Amino acid sequence: MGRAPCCDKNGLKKGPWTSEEDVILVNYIQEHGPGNWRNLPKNAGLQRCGKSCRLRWTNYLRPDIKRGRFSFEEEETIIQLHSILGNKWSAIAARLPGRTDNEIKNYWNTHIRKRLLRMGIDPVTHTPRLDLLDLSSILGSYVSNINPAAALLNLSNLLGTQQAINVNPELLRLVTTLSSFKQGNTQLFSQNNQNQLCNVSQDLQNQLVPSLQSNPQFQNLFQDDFSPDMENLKQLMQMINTEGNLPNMSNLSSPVSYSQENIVPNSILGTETAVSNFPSYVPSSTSNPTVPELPGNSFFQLPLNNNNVNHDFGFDSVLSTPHSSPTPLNSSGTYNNINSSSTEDERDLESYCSNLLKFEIPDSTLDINDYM
DNA sequence: AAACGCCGCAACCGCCGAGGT
DNA sequence: AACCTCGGCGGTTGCGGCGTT
Repeated sequence: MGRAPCCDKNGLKKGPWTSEEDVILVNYIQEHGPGNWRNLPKNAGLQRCGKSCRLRWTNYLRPDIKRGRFSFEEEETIIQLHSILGNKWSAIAARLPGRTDNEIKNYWNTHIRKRLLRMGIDPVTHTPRLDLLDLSSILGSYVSNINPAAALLNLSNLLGTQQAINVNPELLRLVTTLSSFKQGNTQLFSQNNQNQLCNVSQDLQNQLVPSLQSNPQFQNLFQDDFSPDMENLKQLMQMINTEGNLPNMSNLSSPVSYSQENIVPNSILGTETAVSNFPSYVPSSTSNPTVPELPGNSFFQLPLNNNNVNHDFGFDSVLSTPHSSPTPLNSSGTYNNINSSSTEDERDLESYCSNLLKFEIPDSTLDINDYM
């Protein structure tokens, strides 16, 4: 069924509101209260449609709207909530007193999103971006067994990004496990996470090959002489698990022959460059590394009976403890001057993201039901 | 000083679900 | 059940301000 427009567009004013219109609208709402938006403009004497009045009121004229630059705490909250809720701006706004969904949406699109992108983080999935990886280097170093920790980290980043939209808990578990290699703490890895890696599910395996094959850089390798078929992948996971190290590809049951000059560009024989693309998504605590003890198989999955909500949120976003902000609340800035210091903003955000893999669950912010 | 391009944000648009008749 | 209104939501647009050349 078609729906009639909310108002007759003819003769009604559009575009920016004048101060006179604002006064009329505010005065009317102060006297009669908000609501009945359809009749409001007629009763108030405004040449606007009700929807326009409502938007003007809720997004701009409402007295409880907070103005000024978003504080760092607010940014943290937005990022955390977005990692859980996705683009549910109204739900996010409900957690930020004085901020409107429109304002948060704008701020996300114009500031946070861009900064995350610059940092190599996918703002949708909150995971490192696959397209920033030198995928040849990942596989090349993997095949040539150069710096397996780096190769594994890259592989984990690859997987985490590729499958982030429909996150498989086991996949995330694997990624988390693999990420611990970054710290070079293979002992911890093998002790704490063996079982996790043992549990690589069929789902993961079903995802792994398409993940690799879906990338053009890998497609060549698949087509030529590198064939990480399912059986090899299973064995690979088992070897990683039992040896706590990256196995040589030749140990796989279906020996892989490859020509290294075809697979490994000279430029990537050292993989640290690729690894360094992700400064913020590796555990930052090196003296006492915190390898996550992930909860069960649920992996913080939300109840499935909540529709239209992206339940699959990355470990890297919500399981952190936001550190105290070095940036004081800045409410003195004018509304149109919220981008006063991008470098400071980026420091804040990078600092925040550097904590994302600490896996310290905040006491107050992870009651998922509160977000629903 | 003028032209140009970029960016941020207010506002609009189309759609949806809830609720009333 | 069908139709309609209303409020709300997320995506998108376009304008004005600002910086750069």
